[in-house]
Amino acid sequence: MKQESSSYNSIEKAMRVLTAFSVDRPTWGVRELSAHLGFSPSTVQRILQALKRFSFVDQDPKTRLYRLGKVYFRFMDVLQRTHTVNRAAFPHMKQLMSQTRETVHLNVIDGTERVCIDALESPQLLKAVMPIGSRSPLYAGASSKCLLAFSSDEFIEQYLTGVHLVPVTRHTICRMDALRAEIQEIRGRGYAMSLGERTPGLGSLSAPILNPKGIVQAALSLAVPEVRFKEKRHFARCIKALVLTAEAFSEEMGYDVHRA
Amino acid sequence: MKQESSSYNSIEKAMRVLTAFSVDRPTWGVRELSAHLGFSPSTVQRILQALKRFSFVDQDPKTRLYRLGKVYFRFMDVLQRTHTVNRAAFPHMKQLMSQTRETVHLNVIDGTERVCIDALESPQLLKAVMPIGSRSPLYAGASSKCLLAFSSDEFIEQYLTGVHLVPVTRHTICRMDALRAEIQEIRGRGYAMSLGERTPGLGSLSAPILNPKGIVQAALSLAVPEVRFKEKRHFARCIKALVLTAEAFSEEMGYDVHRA
DNA sequence: AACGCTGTATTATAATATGAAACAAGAATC
DNA sequence: GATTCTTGTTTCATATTATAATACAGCGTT
Repeated sequence: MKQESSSYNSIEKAMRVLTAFSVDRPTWGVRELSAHLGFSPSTVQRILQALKRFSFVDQDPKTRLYRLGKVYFRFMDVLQRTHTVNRAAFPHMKQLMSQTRETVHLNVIDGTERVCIDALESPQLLKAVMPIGSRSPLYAGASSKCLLAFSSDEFIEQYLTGVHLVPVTRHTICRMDALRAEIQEIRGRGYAMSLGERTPGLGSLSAPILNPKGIVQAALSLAVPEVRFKEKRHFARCIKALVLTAEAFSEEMGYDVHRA
Repeated sequence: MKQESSSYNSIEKAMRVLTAFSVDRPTWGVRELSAHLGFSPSTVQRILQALKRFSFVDQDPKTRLYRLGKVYFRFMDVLQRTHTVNRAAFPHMKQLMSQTRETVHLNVIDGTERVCIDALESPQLLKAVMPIGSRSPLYAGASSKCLLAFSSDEFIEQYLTGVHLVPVTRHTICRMDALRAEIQEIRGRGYAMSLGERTPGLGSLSAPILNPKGIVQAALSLAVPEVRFKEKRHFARCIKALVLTAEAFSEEMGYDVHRA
């Protein structure tokens, strides 16, 4: 017996309040937020005050408006120091960065999206940037497609039947048969590539980090400006370095490359 | 009429649950956490399930243990892209890093602690590390003392009357008169320094980023290994670069250096 | 000076959170 | 291999707690 999904308990309301703070809308007043979420102003007010007590939100003493607080830095510290993938990733990311001189980033699946959990920026004057926390749907971009392709078959099927392919740029794959074919190709090839599927002019290469069971844990990726992406020799060198690094990393996580 | 402080509403309980996840204790079972917090297992269970629905926590499908979830990456993205200090800080931090070749970090006050909100690591083989999210009490370390010294007089008084000075290392200032004198000295000098007050062998220099009213918004700091900290010429060069960068940064934030 | 807009405090009412106990499933022990 | 601890999870009557209308207080504009 489940409750109607339109009703939330107070904790869920608190979380809906928190997730309302976005890059596009980083500050809220009580009444605006109340209108936005459909909760009464009193409720929103009480929730915000509770959140403030634990510095999940800050309140500007002058404007009385609310914004995200400073606890998240602590959570990030905990995440980065305890998530096994993250801890182990750094030396590999660093090595890959010095070999390719391109921006290296690490991604995981969160729900139906790819999220960047760590990044090292290229030392070059022209470089791609991939902010920690940035997201994309699982069908757009090399990292996304890589994570999807090396997920379990059940996950892929479940995802593909539920997803609605909306183009992000004019190079985004938005035909289902094309996406299925792409997944097969990525699996066979061992890495994914994309050019401008999410950001025009931005090329990307991505290889999976596999756990002992061969299921993807993360995607190690390079973000490369189009000019350099199209240089054949640099492109080949990037792929080679990426694949070798990802394999070494997977082995470190307990995956046996030769048995697969 | 206020409630007894030992009782929490459900949102506060949820936040106490979240903040229980730390670097020392990154995973919890329901009953352990229940015992730790003094809430009943059912309550903790229900809270964790609600938090899980919004990916504030993840649950290991095998061990059934809980850990922090992936929302925090999103919050960090929002924070880093919307906090005005953070946005403006990057080019200055970068410049300071290339001038000194030492680890640069940016800190703010959270409650009675200093928290690191951004860092750029030194390119050298021997370097100090300052993880984003790391904390220290406001009396230990250059960044802490700098933030404290350039706070408002009311804040300083309130802090000093409430604080209990516990030594973090054997170089931590733990006499109240010494701390008061140090604050005055920092104010006169315009920057703070420390050696091994928080971490043995780690020296630090810190200058304030001031808002138009002359109140500290953040502290820009250098973390320097003791060997290099003791090299007079390098030390002098670091101080000069730090102070100039912090002043330029303050000016960019609207502070008038010459009127102060 | 009056209005409209904030965020905040109050309070009776209704919904929801609570914890004891039962359950299910896995690990450790004998 | 059976027993006995654990563990996470579900249930449910009870009482606490969240709720939304309302009132209030402060600010900026008209």
